[in-house]
Amino acid sequence: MSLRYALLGLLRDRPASGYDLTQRFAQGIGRYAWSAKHSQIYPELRRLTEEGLIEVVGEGARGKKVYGVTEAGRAELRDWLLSEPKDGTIRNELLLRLFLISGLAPEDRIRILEDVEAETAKLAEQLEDTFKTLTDGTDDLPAGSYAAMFGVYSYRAMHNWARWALEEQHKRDH
Amino acid sequence: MSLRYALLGLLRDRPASGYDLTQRFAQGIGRYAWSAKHSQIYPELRRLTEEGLIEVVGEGARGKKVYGVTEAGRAELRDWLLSEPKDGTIRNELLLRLFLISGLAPEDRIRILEDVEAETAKLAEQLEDTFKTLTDGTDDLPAGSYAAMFGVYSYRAMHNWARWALEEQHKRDH
DNA sequence: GAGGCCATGTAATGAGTTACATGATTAT
DNA sequence: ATAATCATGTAACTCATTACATGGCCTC
Repeated sequence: MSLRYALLGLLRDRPASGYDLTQRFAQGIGRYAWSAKHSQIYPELRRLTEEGLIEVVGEGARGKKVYGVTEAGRAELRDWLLSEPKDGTIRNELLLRLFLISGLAPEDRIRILEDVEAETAKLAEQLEDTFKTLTDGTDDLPAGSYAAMFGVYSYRAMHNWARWALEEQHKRDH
Repeated sequence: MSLRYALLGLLRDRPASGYDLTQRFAQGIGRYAWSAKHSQIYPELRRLTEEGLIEVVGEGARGKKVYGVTEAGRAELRDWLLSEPKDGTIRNELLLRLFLISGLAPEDRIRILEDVEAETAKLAEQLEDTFKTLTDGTDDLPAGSYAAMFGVYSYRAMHNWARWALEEQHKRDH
C-alpha cells in the first residue's frame, strides 16, 4: 500500500508522468525511503485513476500522460499521513551488511568500515550542495529539501558510527 | 537474496532455531535493516540446508531444530560481505511519511515533527541502555552492539533533523 | 539513418505477508 | 485442566523485480 501514497505524495508536489516518477524514484526518495520500477508504477497509476485519486491533467509527445492529484487523492494522502505510524516495512540491504560485519576477520572489517567512513563523508557533502542549490534564491523550503537534509543528517550519522566502530576496533587491538 | 545472508549472519553469530530467528528478526536487525516472518524463514532454512550452507546441529523439545552455519556457508557470507555493495533494496515506510509531510498544513506538519522529535529522543536513550547492558562486563563487542550503537546514531540523527525542520518552520512563520 | 533517450505497457518469476493448520510443553 | 507460549509447517494472495515488447522523437 505504501507505493500508492508515495505516488500521491510525489504527484501532489507537482504533476508528472509515469516516466518522470520513475526518474524521481531513482533518486531522492528512492534512495532513502521507497523505490519502485516503471513496471510497478504504470499499473498503479491506472488503478489510482480508476479510483478517482489521481487524474490525467495533460498530454505530451510519445503518448505521454501527465497525472495530477484530485481532491479525493489529497484527502486520502492526508488521512494516511496523520494516522498512527504502526511499525511498517523496513528493508535496507546496505545496513544489513553493516550489521553482519562483526563476524569478519578484523582486517576485512576494518577495510569495510574505512570504505563506509569515506563514502558517507562524500555523500553527505554532495547532499549539502544539493540542499544549497535547492534553496538558493527562494525563501521557503521546496519539497525535496526535507529529504535532502534528512540525507545529510543520516550520512553524517553513518559516518560517525563508522568512526566509532573503527575506534573501538583500535582500542581492542592492544 | 538478502534474506539468506541475514540468516547466515544471524546463525554464524550463534546457532538458533527457526523460532529463535523469528524472534530476533522482530527486534534489533529487523527494526533497522531487514525483517522476515516465520513463514518465509522456515522454507529458506530448508533450502539453505539442501544447499549445504547450514546444518542441523541440535534438536530440542517440540520438534525444535537448531541450525548452525557450515564452512561453505561461512565462505558464502564472507564473499557477499566483501563484494561491491551496488545499491540494493531500500524500503522504509516511516521515512516515506516524513518525506511527504511538506505538503501538509503547517499545524499538521508541526504536530508530526514534534512527535518525531520526542519519540526519537526516547528511542535513542533506550538503545543506549541496551548497548550498556550488552557490553557490561565484557571487553569485546558482542555482535548486537554494532546494531545497537547504529540505532543510537540513527535516532539522534532523526531527532536533530526534526529539530532542524521545526526551526526552519518557525523562521518562516514570521 | 543510427544511436540514444523518451514513453508506455505486459508477462513471467521471485519475494514477502496473511491466514490456515497442527501439536507439544510449561506455568498457573 | 486451561491458557500461554514454544515450535514448525503450508496455502493463498499480494507486492516487487526482471525480462520482454513496442514505438516515437531528437540529435548528430
